[in-house]
Amino acid sequence: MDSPDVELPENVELPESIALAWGLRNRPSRGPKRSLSLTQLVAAGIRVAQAEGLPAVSMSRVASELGVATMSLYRYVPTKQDLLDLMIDTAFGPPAPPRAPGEGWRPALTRWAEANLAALRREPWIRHVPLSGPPINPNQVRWLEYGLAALRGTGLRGAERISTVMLVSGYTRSWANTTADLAEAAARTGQTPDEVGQHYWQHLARLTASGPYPAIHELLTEADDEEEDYYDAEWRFGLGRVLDGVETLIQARAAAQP
Amino acid sequence: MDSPDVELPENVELPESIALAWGLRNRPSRGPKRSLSLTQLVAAGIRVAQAEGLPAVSMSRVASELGVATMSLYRYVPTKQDLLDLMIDTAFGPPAPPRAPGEGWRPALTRWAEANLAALRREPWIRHVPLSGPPINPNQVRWLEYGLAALRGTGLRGAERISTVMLVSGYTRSWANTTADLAEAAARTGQTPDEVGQHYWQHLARLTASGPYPAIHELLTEADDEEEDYYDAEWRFGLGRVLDGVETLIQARAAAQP
DNA sequence: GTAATCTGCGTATGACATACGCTGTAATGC
DNA sequence: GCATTACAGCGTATGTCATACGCAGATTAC
Repeated sequence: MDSPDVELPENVELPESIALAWGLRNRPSRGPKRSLSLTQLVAAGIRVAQAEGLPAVSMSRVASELGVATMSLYRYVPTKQDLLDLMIDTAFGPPAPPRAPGEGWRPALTRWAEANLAALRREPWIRHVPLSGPPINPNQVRWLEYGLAALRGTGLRGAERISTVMLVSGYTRSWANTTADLAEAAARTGQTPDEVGQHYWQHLARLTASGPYPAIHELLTEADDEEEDYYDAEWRFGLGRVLDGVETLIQARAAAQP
Repeated sequence: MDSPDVELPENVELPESIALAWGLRNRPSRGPKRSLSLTQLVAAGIRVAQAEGLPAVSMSRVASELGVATMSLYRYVPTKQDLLDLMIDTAFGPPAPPRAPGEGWRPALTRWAEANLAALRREPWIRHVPLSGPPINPNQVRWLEYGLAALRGTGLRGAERISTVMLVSGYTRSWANTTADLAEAAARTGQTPDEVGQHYWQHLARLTASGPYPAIHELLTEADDEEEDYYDAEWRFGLGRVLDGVETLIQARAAAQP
């Protein structure tokens, strides 16, 4: 195994939030036994988020879900943001199966992206949580591992591989957010997502009617083909652009060394 | 001009937030004269955000900046979110000059993305504001126009053009957010951004030391070339992947019709 | 057995967005 | 010109929220 060759700081001090997420925080050895576990807190937070959306996830609401007093939660997590981070990591769950032997990098990375999208769609509240930084919690790291594994042997350098994974991940998140916002606006106004989209175009048409917006006007006059799977097509378009761009580089690398 | 051919609903009811942003809300004709303008409110909000970050932008803080009472602000904007939306649109400013005659789509879109990135870097507080939906406010629409204009004549369909613009925009925003978070973490902990990044890798190495993470281990063992412009290279890598992917499609389109 | 540490929780604090209503100002209609 | 209408500014108030603090009791270590 390579890791002994890594300049591995066994004594690296982990920030409390990370130690908490990985179960590395010191367990208390004195005092009364805890009535709850961190897992229960996280599960309760997720239940509230799923049922009532992220704005409902207050410390008091989660405590109520568990039948304890609000301030008890602070015995388990230092801040609410820590709880949210744990909720996200748990809600994401473990990643889809990694790239199989004989499976190309592109199908593997596509599967990875689609599983990522599925998780985000399953838990639309995730998009409202402020991001805490690069992937570091247990499931995040597992997802990162499998994303990187899809790119092994492609000739991409390490920095390029992680940039690629972050690029795909960023696109997936962006797309999931946009469609979730659309669905939420529809639910809030009693419309369908298509109707919400149509209203956007109508507003845009009205606002740009009298100004110098030739490219937008051209866009608005083009046939709006109402294909059934417009959203699926758009998802595939964007992912395809990203993966085509990666493929271009991989092929250029392969051609540069015969 | 094409717009008369658009099924243009002149009587489309604009939501109040949009009407406000475009100066289309009815002006009051009775009552005392206003002591402030909406522009002044927005400018005050931006000043506070720039000086103290987004968490400081409360209605009372902005009112204090203007020397008025908190509740006065609600005579000008219905909600705080409306003020934040206006602040973003104003802070973004007008877009960079559009694609010039003879300028290719790729250099034009690259310039567009880089101007977009510059705006986001100039105003790092923007990333913390919850997004309100697709581009609809005045400057947003101008940016959209110029992004679309860069892609005219490429053979991409309308839906593909706007998807491309959103793809580039999403990547730019994602990248700007990541680097801004890094810079902020550095400032908060008295480190350099490189030091913050190193700590992340150290944490990752520690946490994955004893688990099945071969792809991450491989990544950690690769030469970490400390090139001066690592961040610039990473930005260019990601944008290049996206634009290569777009270029692949444009060339395939051109080849499909001789 | 004593000291130390922890759990659960009640009380409290400061901050925040915004509802409500009062007084005074300015425009409109008759 | 006056009454009515609508608005501006702002003081007061409300409910919600994250979290600090401290108390009493439970549990462990020495």
